[in-house]
Amino acid sequence: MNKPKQGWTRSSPAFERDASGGHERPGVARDHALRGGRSGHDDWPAPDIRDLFSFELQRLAGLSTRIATLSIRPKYGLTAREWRALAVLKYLGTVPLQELAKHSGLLKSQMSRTVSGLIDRGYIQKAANPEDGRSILLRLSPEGLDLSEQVLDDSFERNEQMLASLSNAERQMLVELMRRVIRTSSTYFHDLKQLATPSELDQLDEE
Amino acid sequence: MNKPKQGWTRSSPAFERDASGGHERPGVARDHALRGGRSGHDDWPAPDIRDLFSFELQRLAGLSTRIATLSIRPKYGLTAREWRALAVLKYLGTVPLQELAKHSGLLKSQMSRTVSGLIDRGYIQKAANPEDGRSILLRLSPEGLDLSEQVLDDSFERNEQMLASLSNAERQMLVELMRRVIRTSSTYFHDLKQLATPSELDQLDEE
DNA sequence: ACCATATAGTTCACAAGGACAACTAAATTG
DNA sequence: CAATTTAGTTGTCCTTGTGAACTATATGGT
Repeated sequence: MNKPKQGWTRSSPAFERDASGGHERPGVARDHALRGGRSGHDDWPAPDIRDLFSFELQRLAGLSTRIATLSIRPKYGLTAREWRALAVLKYLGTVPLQELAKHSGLLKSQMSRTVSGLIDRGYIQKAANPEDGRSILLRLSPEGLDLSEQVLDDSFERNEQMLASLSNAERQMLVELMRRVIRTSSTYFHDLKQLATPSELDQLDEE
Repeated sequence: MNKPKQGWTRSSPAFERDASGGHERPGVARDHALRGGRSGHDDWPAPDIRDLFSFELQRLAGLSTRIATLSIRPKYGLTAREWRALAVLKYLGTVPLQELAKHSGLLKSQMSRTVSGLIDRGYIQKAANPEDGRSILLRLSPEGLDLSEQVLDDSFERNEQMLASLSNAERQMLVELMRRVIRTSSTYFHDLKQLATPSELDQLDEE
């Protein structure tokens, strides 16, 4: 299947490389970025995916994940999720699973598995919640606390590298802007979700 | 396994909810964020994962993915990867697979699969490269072009919602900062990679 | 007290994402 | 022309993401 022989799949003549299939924008400097959202007077060439905030976001997030995996996995034997669970638990202290999940941006089902792996390895301790028999309470073990501190240090170092080209003011600006976008997006997400499935109220709260 | 009965797994007495396992920071306003990287004089409580750029980044990226999936999947029957491939191909015009992969931030193996699905559905056309018998040339079919334009419009709308709380200047600032971080991080990633596996030179170039 | 319903957590199943090695066929190099 | 690269395809494995079923414990209303 899909074996090219001569011409294009689905008719069309043989073709020279990059002779512009008609839809293309060669050397335009794209520094303008993000106008509100394709509003009125376009003297600009049609916006393409590179103008899209979410596209840049995904590329950056992918990079960040690869970097984190590369440094954490071999050194500590933790997946990204696991280390995040540890780090979140570190500041939450002692909480039920559901709350840990929310703060980490995971579904409780994901967190349940993640946590049970960490319990098996002795990084997290688990006890019945005296106030609610359905719930459990989680907290870091001394080993877990230790580990999470080490990994957190490493992570700050990684971030340092990633943000090396920004001034301090710019770093603050960046994170501040991201936090605001998170808040807005979170609301938007819940709205969408509500429309899509009027049932199943939010498991993911993103605070 | 992992059944809590009375006390904590691994000794320790029964425990009241959130009585602070010792490591915790209650109501501190965290607006300071991101100092360089745990530098000198800390009057601040120890930085935790919430101060980490990459943490916020992952939360935001996760949100963005969920939002995109929610809107694109049911409406167009495309996965995130597929639509990204279409959109990137839209501005690249006519290119070999490897190049499409680079610009999309995917491995060629991933792109190969993605593309072949899109060819089967008639959104992408494929032809032999007259200049190189190993390579293939890809471009959008008319249907693909059409589809990519629709999805792109939707995506701008989504972005609009996500960024609603930012001014235009702030949006520009955000994307600009992200681009710079991408560049820096990309370099950093390649360095790390080189150290880890001196072999297998970069498949992923991130431009 | 009793039933219906909601909630916490666990588990299962499946689709998608990511990484990587093996393989084919076509360049390229010496 | 043999040895080595390179483009693309495939197979495999593991992690994520998502939803749904299931158990056991609350909770609210009558």
